[in-house]
Amino acid sequence: MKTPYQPQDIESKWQQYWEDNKTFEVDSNTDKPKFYLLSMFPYPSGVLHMGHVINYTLGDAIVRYHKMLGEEVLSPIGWDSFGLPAENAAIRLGIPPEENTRNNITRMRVQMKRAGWGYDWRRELATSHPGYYRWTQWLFLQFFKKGLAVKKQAPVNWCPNDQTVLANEQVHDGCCERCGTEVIQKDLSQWFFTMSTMAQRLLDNHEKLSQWPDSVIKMQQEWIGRSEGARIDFTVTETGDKVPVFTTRPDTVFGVTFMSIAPEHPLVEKLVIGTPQEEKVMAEVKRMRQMGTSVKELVGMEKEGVFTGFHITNPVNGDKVPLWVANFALMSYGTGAVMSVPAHDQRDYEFAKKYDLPIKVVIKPEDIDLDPKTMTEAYVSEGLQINSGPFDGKPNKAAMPEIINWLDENGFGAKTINYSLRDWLLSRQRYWGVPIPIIHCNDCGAVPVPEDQLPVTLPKSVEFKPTGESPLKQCTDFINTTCPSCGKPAKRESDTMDTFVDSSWYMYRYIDPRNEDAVFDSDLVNKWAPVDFYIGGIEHATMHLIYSRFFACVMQDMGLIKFQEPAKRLFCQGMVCKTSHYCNTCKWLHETEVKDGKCSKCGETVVSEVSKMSKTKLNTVSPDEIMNKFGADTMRLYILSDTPPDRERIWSEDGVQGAYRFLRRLWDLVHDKMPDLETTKDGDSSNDKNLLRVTHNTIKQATGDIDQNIQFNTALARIYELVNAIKSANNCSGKALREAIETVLKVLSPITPHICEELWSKLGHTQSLLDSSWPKVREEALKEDEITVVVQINGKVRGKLAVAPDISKDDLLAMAKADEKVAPMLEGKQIVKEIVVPKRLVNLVIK
RNA sequence: GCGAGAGUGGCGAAACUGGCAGACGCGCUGGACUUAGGAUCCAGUGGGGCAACCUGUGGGGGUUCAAAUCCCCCCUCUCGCACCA
Repeated sequence: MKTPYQPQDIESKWQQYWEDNKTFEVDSNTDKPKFYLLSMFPYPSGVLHMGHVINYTLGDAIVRYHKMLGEEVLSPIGWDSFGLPAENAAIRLGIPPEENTRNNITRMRVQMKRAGWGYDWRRELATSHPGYYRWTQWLFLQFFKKGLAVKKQAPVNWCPNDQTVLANEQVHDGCCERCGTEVIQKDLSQWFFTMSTMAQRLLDNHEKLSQWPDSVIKMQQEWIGRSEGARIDFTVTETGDKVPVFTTRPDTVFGVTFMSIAPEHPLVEKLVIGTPQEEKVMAEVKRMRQMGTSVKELVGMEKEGVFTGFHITNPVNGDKVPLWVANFALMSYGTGAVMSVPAHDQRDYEFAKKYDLPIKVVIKPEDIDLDPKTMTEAYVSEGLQINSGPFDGKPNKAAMPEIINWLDENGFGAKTINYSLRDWLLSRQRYWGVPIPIIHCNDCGAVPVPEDQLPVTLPKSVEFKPTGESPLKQCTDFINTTCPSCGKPAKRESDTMDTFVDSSWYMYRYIDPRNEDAVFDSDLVNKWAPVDFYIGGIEHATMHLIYSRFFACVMQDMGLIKFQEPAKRLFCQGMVCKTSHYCNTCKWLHETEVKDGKCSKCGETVVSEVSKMSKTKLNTVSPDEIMNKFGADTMRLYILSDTPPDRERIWSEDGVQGAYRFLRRLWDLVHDKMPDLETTKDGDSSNDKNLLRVTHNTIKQATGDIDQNIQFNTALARIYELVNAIKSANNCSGKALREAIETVLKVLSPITPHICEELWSKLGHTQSLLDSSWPKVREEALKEDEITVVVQINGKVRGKLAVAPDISKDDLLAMAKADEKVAPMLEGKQIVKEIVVPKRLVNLVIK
């Protein structure tokens, strides 16, 4: 009996069915081929947004497709639940982070189930759960034992608002990526993972990542920033202090006319203190260090510096050149000191011009001479060495390796490869994170907490006030302890870990989530990992996706895992955007507050633009609202239709409507056709053939689009074609009609599982669609009796021929020439060339 | 500045290895039906033209029988990085 399409009823019914039948629960010990799909886990903010919807719907569709291929599919979900928002909520609202997080997870779990995303919920994990962070601490201790976790004094990025240190990756445009406050520099003793030692390996391993997007690989390469060159050891003329520099242009070493060092360089204070120029230099240094590092400031920033009063001896020629503190020298790159060659480096050139420093040419173009007095910019192209001692007359490019060898032989320096990748600063002066399992003892130093005492549990009663120190520092019960080594009173480390540590290994814990004896069972992890298909946002390209690669390398070295890349295939989904409206007086407006391009509150003209959905821009759409109105299937269908999932998508209310109407039409269509399926009489054979050809073409195209291209928009286009074909199919056999309809339900089911399951069961099936198999293409069904071949004259289409697919070239040509539209155009002309592309076209070139 | 990607109807977009540009959908136009619905069905829909036909994939050149697709130059937009020595 036909009932109207009631998505909510159907959806809760099938969600219950999947739960009751443990459909998404995975047997780790299965013999079936395995497939591990992972969508990046969410931060439990308390409410799903459309970014989650695209991420998890895409993942779920691929999971369901692979289940239908007969694979054992692991699809877990969890919570990246440590982090600042929960702590900020505690400060603002007084809700303890743990409670807040728990409530948020509960709410979001309900939403996720409602969306029909199939997960093995038995494997759910939260990084803030002691059962999880115990092993984060354990891993930290392994890193510590291997010397990969070290504490060192370093200038760090400090957010004055969040009162915490930020990793370089968390600073955007000189501002905190979370709150937007301008970041300042501060010297602190901090824990680091020595990730920079892994730079080359991370770079080399990119070749294993052929199924990652090129853009991500490129970004990582740039981030790791390998450059080849030389270290050259200069000395302070007056004191003999060594000043090593890194340069990619050792061929210009004879042209050094001054040296620039970063304001933070330790040598500055060491040299200048107690000299007459101390006051002036230190004042300048202080000013330079306070200057922002934001893009805007840097671009327009004038090169500035101050002379230290000291000189530097160039080892290669004994030249004595002035030592300057310069704002363009970066402490964080190379050695913090730059050999400055104004003739051949534009920055050095500008600096030299400004402070009237000498310019010495050591590379000249072949045909002309360069005069420092008339040069208007640095000469950075290739040329011949001059004023370069033993290398005069040689082309600079060829001389480069010789110069490096010569530096090495004479003890002046050595070949060096420099990386921009820095060590990973993981200390955070905040409460809501994993406590670093270290005890500081006056006698024994930094002592690791013994493994049998893990986890070091976060205390619950703490005072949440941003003081610049971890709230844990105020918590004496937590802080005061005894040294595990000597037994004397000692203090616990009060900093917690960057949450990126938590997310660097979660993909393995899902495989063995409740193991209390080990971080995980290595055999199981080696069986299921690496992740076959990893889905997440491009914003993680240089953070999470480098950190977790680093972890995998270390864990492989430790023997925990046998591979060194966490994911075989990576897919980055696009952002969900929507038009936002801005009024100069009333600021951001809801769509409903805009009438005819004017603000309905003040009447002013509104500026509208498409931008990423965000709370501040008031252009978000709530998944709950969509599910209430139309159901989860409509939301899922809409989010995967129209736009390829890796591209930015612009939200359209009409598009959602369209998706809903399609499902309703499908519902009606299947019900209407049901009586016809029972007829045993033969239909018209050519009608059957046509319907089945469309059916199998849909299977062929849609399978490729889902499996390889991850293009649900085009897969859906083929499904729509098939639905249209079913709609207009008359006088077909019940068998053919059934095959066509069941194909629609199968191929559509990964996208809109609930309605498909319901219709599938109404067609008499007692098992879930997920227990049926993905349809296979019957090649003979694709064969066409007649195809259209285009006839062109001089490349323009002039006629069309309906022919048998296996027609001979000669016959085809003859038919083309005889075509009623073509023939008259050939009269009196000479055919110069005849091109026949079988099954496609005939092109006649005439004069 | 460096690196990457993109530019196709009113809109989201298709187009295999160079072979009928605009699949599929939204919107729109006209019609049908009606239990008047956020419905359904039929027809049309790149632009110009009554038409035959002409024209059309950011702009300009080129290769080719044939170019959205390949090559060169230019423009615009998006993203990432950025005083990297």
